[in-house]
Amino acid sequence: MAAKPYHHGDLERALLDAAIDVVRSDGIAALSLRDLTKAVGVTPSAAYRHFPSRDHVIAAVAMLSREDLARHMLAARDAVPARGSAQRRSVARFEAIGHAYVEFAVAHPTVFEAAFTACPVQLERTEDPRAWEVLTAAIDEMTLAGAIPAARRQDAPIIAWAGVHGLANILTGAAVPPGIDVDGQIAAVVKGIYRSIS
Amino acid sequence: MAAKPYHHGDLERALLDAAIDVVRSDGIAALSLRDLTKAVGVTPSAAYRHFPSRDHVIAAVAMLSREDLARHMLAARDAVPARGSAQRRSVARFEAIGHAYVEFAVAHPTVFEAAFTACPVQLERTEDPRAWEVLTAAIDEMTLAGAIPAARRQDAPIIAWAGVHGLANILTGAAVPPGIDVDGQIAAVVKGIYRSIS
DNA sequence: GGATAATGTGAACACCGTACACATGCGCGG
DNA sequence: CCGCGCATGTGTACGGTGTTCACATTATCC
Repeated sequence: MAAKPYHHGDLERALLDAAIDVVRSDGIAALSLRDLTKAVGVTPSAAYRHFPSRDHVIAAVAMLSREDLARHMLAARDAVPARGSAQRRSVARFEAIGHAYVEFAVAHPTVFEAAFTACPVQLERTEDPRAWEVLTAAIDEMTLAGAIPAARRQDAPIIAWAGVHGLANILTGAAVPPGIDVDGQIAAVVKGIYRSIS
Repeated sequence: MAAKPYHHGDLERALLDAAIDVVRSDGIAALSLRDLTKAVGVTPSAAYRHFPSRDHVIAAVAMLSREDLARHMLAARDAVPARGSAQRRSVARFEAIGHAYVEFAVAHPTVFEAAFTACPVQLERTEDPRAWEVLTAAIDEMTLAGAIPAARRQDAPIIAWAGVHGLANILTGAAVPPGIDVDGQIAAVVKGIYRSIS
């Protein structure tokens, strides 16, 4: 069993896994370096061999969360059946992405919060999927398929991004309006987005 | 000068003022009870005579920040000139509200963040203006003036709210897309919102 | 195999939120 | 006018936090 080797093997990965668990169950605010290192079975100071500060591990789990969200969007997009005209299909794929974005936030509010937490530390970007690019790609697809006029193409990304991001924040936040029907709101906003860019 | 009276007079108000200053300059995360009480010239424990916990202070400044935002929206709405048809005027007032929402967030990002911070403590609502109601009132105004069809009235609030709230979050957050022209983005989103509900 | 870099330990510091017993002074009933 | 009660502020303490630094241990490479 090797009992307890002095060196952990892959402490960085283990700390990030533990951090993701904490975020999933208790939110990003509950993330404590001492808890993380204790969960992994290591001394608090050991974390500093892999992360310069707590903010850096927060930034790391934020990036992982964003990638998680982007993967959900891609999966939803690729799950729409390849039926109908290219135009209708491009719209269906776009709307699937929008639904996935908000549904991910509703299903995993703490992860979504962590994904867009404002952290003082900035990490260099990775090669992994990013929500923004998934969205713009879907809009390009619609433009090519003739589902939206070329004149709207420029403003479409920010309009779509703002709509789904705003709804996600509203539905996961404390300032949720008196409306209750979550799925209805999502459908209304996604439809509204398409109407405003088409 | 009365030197230092044992009793402060209005500690609660003084603490909240100090808290708002901290939020304005360093964000809600930097808010510390010890700093607040030190700034006011009082012992840390004194704060607990007025707030059950730090979270309650945060909830209070969050509410104040939301009221601040709502006041900006009202001011912008009431500043639009009373010219043109009632229909055009209702649209102008609506768009002014949208612009004010996002511009407030861009101008005071830390206050905006504080306004919608997810805090575990919930405060009972006050009589003060709330952004949601300002927005729905503007939409009702447009409906009555015939600026938007009655069929769209039901979904209009969530669509508008999601759009401006999302854009505000995007422009103030770390995950800002490569686009730079802030005013252009605001105009595009506000116009897009009106297009999608009209 | 021995130097050297990488990694984990232990103790310490400063700070934080919070609790509790105590000091102080305002305001109201006599 | 007095004095008592209650609201308010003080002092001290506890447990928890991020972070640092000297030191111990192990992996790696010449």
